[in-house]
Amino acid sequence: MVKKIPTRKPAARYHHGDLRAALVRAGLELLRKEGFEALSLRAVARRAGVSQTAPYSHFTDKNALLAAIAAEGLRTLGSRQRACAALSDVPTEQMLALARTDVGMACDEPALFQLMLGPGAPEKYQSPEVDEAHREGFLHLRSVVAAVAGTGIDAPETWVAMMAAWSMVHGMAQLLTDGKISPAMVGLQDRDQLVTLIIKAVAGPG
Amino acid sequence: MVKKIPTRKPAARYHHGDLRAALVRAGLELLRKEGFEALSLRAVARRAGVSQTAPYSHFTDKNALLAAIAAEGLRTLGSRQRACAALSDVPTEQMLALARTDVGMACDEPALFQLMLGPGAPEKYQSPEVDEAHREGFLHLRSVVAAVAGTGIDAPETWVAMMAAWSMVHGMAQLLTDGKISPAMVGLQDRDQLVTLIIKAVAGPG
DNA sequence: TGTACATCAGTGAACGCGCGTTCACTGATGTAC
DNA sequence: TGTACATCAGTGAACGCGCGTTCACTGATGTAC
Repeated sequence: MVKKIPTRKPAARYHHGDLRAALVRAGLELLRKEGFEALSLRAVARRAGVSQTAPYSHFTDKNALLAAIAAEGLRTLGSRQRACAALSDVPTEQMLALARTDVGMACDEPALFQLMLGPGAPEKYQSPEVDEAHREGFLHLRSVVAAVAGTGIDAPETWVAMMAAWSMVHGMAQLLTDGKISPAMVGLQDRDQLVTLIIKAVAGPG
Repeated sequence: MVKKIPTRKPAARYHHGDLRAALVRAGLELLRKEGFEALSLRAVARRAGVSQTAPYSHFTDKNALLAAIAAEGLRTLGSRQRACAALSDVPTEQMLALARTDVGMACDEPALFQLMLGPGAPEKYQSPEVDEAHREGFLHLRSVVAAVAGTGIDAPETWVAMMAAWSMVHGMAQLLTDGKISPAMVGLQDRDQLVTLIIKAVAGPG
């Protein structure tokens, strides 16, 4: 009787419907709640409410699952970054917004950041999805940096400035996450204020 | 007969002599040769040529051993940093040397850097040794930054500049290690050249 | 519209592995007499 | 100088654990007739 209704309330079905997406979601939750080291294939399956071998129907192995999770995170980050461009017409403002967004997400989701961009991330957890997401972020940053520096998109100065900006943001994210630097050290309340202050201190004259 | 000679050629003795130091050394080697994830208590003992429970005579648990390894690495880094001050009387030169040293060591020993300063390092692997080494590095960087900026040692500007410098260096180290940025991207051969170029690009005017 | 069947998503038991840690022990060393 | 003994660094077997992965399977689904 109830079974006749085809798409309502799946409840506990044998076939999940979209287990792949559910596993990725479970992985993201696990990172958020338990941290990077808790991200095992079995734990993800458990959290998705599915047997520990079910992921093998959707991913060839553990690394493929982690790559999919990383890719999802990178896509989220990318869309937030793109939203920064819409906030202002002034390149330096866009740059600041970009930095705040990156640092903010790194601080709010340190384990996800570790998976996406942490040490060793590039070799493991590789996939076309991940590569594409990385490439997009890279190009976006480069275009904003070029606009700020007023240099050609492919000029050496742009590359150097991009590396500088990227290093800066990456470093701030890491140090803030680990509590090695904090807004309180200079009497500020807010993370965004500190990011803004640091960037302005560096880019102030230029 | 040979046993009468008390201090020569220990060879395979029951008592090691200085197992604690040997374990720390083995850990550093393991990091260098096998990477961060290979750094288990058992692997360290194996490499030191000793039973897997022998470390418990010198360390209360695995984390204590890792903390000792991290502390040793931090001490090495610290002494290299201090050597930078002797290279030049010009603060900006000292600052550059400091950056090159940090980035250089991070690139040459990425796994050790991950242990010392990587994500989550502060909470785990804690010890008075580690704290002391951290504090020294912190103070040293601050004094160099203050000299460069020409500000008081405890002025807010100095703090902000220090955070900026630290973030920059930390970020460069990470991105270079992971190959996300490289000297080749701007046609350079050498890591030190890139570090110098990036820092000068940022600090050029100031 | 009803039925047979191929497909393949998900199951559950089992594998071997390396790990951190415990335990009772052994044997080299240094010290007290 | 020689001997008895306490100390404690290092041993080796064993524990329980969670892991990634394999395997033969089961059962829901959609399609061909």
